[in-house]
Amino acid sequence: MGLTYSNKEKLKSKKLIDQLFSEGRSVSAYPLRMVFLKTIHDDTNLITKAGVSVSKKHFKKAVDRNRIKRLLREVYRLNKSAYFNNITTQYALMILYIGKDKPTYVEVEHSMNKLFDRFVEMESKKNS
RNA sequence: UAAGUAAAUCGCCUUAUCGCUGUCACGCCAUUGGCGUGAUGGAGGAAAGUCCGAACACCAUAGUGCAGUCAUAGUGGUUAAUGGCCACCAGCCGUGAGGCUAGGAAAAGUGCAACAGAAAGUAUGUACAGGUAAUGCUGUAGUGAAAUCAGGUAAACUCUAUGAGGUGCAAUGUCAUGUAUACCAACGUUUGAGUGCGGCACGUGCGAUUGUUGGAGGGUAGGCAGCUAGAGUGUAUUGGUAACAAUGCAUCCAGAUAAAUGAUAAGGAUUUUCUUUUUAGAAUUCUUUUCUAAAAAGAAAAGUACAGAAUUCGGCUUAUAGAUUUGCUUACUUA
Repeated sequence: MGLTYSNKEKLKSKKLIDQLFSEGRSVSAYPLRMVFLKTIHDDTNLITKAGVSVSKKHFKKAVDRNRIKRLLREVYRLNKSAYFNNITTQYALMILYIGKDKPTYVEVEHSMNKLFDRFVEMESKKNS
């Protein structure tokens, strides 16, 4: 798993997203919140399929939403290998930005690391 | 030089590393297709609001008249079209350059009108004068923009003229996994309900039900088309006061779909502030010092707006840090 985030790794299926929100569990580290669900992808090499989302309620301008989503994607791309390379189960993820202010790159990176720490902890506990 | 006014243009840049997405070429795996490598494209002047006008698509629709609803409203031109744009006229505002205009009709009717005034539409009081059989019957004074004489107002109803089907690319077309299955065919199964032949039984045919296969329908997930070469862009010439048009040459310039066009680092540009130096002017009794303006150098921090394509065009409206250019006006200075 490299530093890529190509089309395949994006969560695109409407069905899967609906399922994720209705059945998935969540973990949060303000201003981020992640909904996740164990699934089986068609491609066995793939570990995760991930999407990002920003509330239209808090950010009315499309420019702001785009900016935040790009940051989230970028941080996910650069940091995911550290956490998900050791995992064999397949997941569908959706990362939500629930804050109300525009973040910087460093802030997002910091809180996403925190988020993933909690996620890994939660899952290892459950498995053991 | 300052202030103003009109119009036009630009609206951060470069490099490195790591990524996203379209297209093309090659290679590999290979059924559609997938992967890799390389090359090359990848947000705006408003992409925004969705306010007008079109293209395109589907639905509706015999023709005509009347009524209603909505829109438009000087004249001429321009355009695919418009309620846009251009020119001119008129009115109003401004010293001026210029700006603004919802600029058809008040003798079809209805309504409305501050203050003043007796009275503003159901009119008619006072004083004086005139007049009559009698009466506000007549005149003057007084109020007001306007007094039995009418006027103003149609971003009040109204009238006149002209125009107008509806819904929007989540339109629409097409391929179709899976699931359930109206229907048809073949084969098989069964307590075989029911039923034809027959007086009855046997027998035999049809056959509810159920299973398999095939056909056909339906159209969900999803894919493809629509989907970007167009009333295109740049430039030159010609015609026209102009909007705009014609012709020649050159050119291809985003197509995503939980939605690409980014992130990080370094450097630069620009604006603001401060310091120093120089020059000019002013204040002060002189050196000094202080203030103002300009230029150069340095430093520091802060700022670099508004804002993100979603079928495509032509407009309008609104938002916008900062920068540039041109025409003109007014004031001042110098010659």
